[in-house]
Amino acid sequence: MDRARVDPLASARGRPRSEPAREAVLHAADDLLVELGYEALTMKGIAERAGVGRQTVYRWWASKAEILFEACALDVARELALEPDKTAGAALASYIERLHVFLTDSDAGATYLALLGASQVDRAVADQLRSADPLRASAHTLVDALRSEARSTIPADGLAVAELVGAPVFQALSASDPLSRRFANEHLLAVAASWGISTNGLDWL
Amino acid sequence: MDRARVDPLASARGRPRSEPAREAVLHAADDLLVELGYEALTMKGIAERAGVGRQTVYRWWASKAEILFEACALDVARELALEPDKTAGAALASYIERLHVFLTDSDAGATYLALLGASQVDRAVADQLRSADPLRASAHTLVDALRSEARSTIPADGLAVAELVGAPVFQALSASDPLSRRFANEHLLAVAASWGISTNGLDWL
Amino acid sequence: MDRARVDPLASARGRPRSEPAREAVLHAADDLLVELGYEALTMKGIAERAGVGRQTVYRWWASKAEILFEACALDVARELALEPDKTAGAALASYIERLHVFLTDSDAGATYLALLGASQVDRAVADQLRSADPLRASAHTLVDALRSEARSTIPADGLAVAELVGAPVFQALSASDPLSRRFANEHLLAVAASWGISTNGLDWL
Amino acid sequence: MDRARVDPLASARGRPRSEPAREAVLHAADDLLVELGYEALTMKGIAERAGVGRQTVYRWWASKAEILFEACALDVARELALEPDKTAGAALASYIERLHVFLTDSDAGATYLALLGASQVDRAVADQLRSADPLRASAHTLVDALRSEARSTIPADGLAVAELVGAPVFQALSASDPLSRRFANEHLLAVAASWGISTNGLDWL
DNA sequence: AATTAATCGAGACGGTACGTCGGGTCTTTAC
DNA sequence: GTAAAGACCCGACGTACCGTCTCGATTAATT
Repeated sequence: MDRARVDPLASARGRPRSEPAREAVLHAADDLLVELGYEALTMKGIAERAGVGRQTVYRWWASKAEILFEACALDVARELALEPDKTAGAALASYIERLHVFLTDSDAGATYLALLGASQVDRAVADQLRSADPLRASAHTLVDALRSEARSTIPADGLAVAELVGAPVFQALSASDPLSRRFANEHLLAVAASWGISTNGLDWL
Repeated sequence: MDRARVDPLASARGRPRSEPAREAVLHAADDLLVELGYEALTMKGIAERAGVGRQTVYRWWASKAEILFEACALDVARELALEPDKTAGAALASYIERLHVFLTDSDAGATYLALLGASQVDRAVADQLRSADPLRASAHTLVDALRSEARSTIPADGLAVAELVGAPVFQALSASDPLSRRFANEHLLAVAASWGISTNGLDWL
Repeated sequence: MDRARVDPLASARGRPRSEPAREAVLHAADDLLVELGYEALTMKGIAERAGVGRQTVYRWWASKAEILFEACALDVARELALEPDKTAGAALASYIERLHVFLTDSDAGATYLALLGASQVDRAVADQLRSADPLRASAHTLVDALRSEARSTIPADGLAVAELVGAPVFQALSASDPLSRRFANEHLLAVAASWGISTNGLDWL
Repeated sequence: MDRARVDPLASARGRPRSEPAREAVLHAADDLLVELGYEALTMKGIAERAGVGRQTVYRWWASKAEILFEACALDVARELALEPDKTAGAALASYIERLHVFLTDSDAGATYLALLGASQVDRAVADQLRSADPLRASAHTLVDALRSEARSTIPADGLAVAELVGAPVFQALSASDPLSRRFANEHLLAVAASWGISTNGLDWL
């Protein structure tokens, strides 16, 4: 049997990619986003903060958006992952609760909102986000799970996801006062009612 | 009776502001946004396209966002203005219909989405948009009008506005396929049901 | 006889030129030259310092050089004027003494040097200065007077003027240390010797 | 013997300076000075003519004067270098002859006069020129050589240099008609006579 | 062990937009 | 018709970042 070249990635010649450099870039991007905001974030600044050559950054990422995407995607998925073994009502309540925290307090959430903003302004970011939007993915997973429950009247996927996250996200994007706990709570009731899901016995209300 | 000098501001000294220059800038900004997108839009490019000195642009607007805001605010308000003398259901249906057109086909809508995006990325834009968001204003006006109808169960202002426009806007911002007519239609039904508003006899359904 | 319009300049129509404005401009130019130097001197700055409209400045002077020229020409002529009733040696000594003061301590001298410099860099200044150079004029006057003395062997006009003022002016223009009294003194002796003029009995030596 | 690492500065890191870019800038500056004159010469124009980024120009030179200085300093020194193996009279005659050519026909001379002018108008240029004036240096070298000859009565350095070059330079700076051959000739005779140097047997007279 | 090849840091390269400043002109009202 | 005021168009200023391109120096895997 031919055992050579089993893994095309396994045996690259030359110096291997530096993992410390990769992490330094991701952390530098995160830190600078918080400190300066997306607009003032620059490839040059990231490289300098990371103590890394500029070419090293360009070698692995095409834009600051790609760096941020890689830096936050895993966190987004984790913070909004489906929690198993819950009733429909409890799962929905938990998701909206965590979505609220994500949008108001999480670094990953702030980064996501920045990328969503940048995607309106830069086509490359838009393409990237549309092809793998971690927030839409999490909502989609939840909606699919809920739909398997009996008696629920959940609309078609696109609308369901938009109703679930559209209101809080729009509020986070453009409201003059930040998202309130009361907002999240009432949103939960409205969605649950609209989708025919019972919220009886939930303590967070 | 000597009533001269009634208005001390009336006779400003020096050459008055050039209205043609102002309009040329607004139109140039609009055109270039469509042609190039927000990212590639520059103050320099606007000035050149408008046939205007750069200083003249900076004299009256601090950023490209301010220009776009002035260029689209009136159009937004007009396209989403409250239509008088309608039933609650008809007013709601008309608004969502026009919101759909606004988000998919209108220049003003494209500009608004770009500004909403830029506001996530640039604090100055955020401040400006939060202090006078024309889309929120239009939705607020509609919700107030609907609330005066009997029997409606509309939630508090913030949430009502977010539910009304949040889903379509989120869809426009991030969906991989553009807003569909079906989406708008189902969104109307969901909102109307949730708010206890009858849509009987509406022909657009 | 018709005595009207005898003087074509007498009765210009409209508002007459403002003498206060003219003087304010000349003084502002002088002051700013001292404060900022020639390079940083601007028409705009002169107008603002003088409390005068910019158009008023441009109406009467074509450039900052013209303003400075008008501001200093009279002073130059006065400071270097021929002093009557002196022997050749005394006249020459007095001239070189005053030239030395002019180049090192006089405002008019500083302005003249600035204009001489600007004339190398700006053709308009060069034309103006060549057509009415107050320093050359003063030297010319002195040389003419000396030439009428007996026994002097003064070279042709051009060279005589250049020998008389060229060395001190070059020193003022480019020496690393400023003009010294000793320099002036030795220059006097050299010129007097070369021109066959006696400096016996002069107390300034 | 291990003599490795003799020069710790030898291996500078990063991309080395581009010699072609340096030369392109110097030539562009020279060409544009002749074409446009000093006033109209701009850093931007030099960069564009040289086909070089503006930052590259600013990285190595602080002003157009610095560029011109570097561009002409070598030429000035070469054109006015001391010629060996001559009698005092021949050396002096040769120098004044070449000074005359320098001031009337040489590109380097035109550049020097422009810099001398700019130095009256811009302190930075003045500092630079005073710290390394190539014309003064050449005159100084000549005077030192002449002084070693017997029987010459040359005044102190400062005055000698100023007498030697002051008159022609002043003439070049401010005369309405350009320097004439006759002027140079008479200037030579006057200086030689004043300094006790014989010009017998020189054919250029 | 020597060679090869891709990485690393550093930093200069040609570009382009930034926001400001001064140039010189034009258009107001006031005198 | 001049004056002050100030907006107009223009273009250079010096800076910042873009993305690319050398450099010398590392760091493996392959000879």
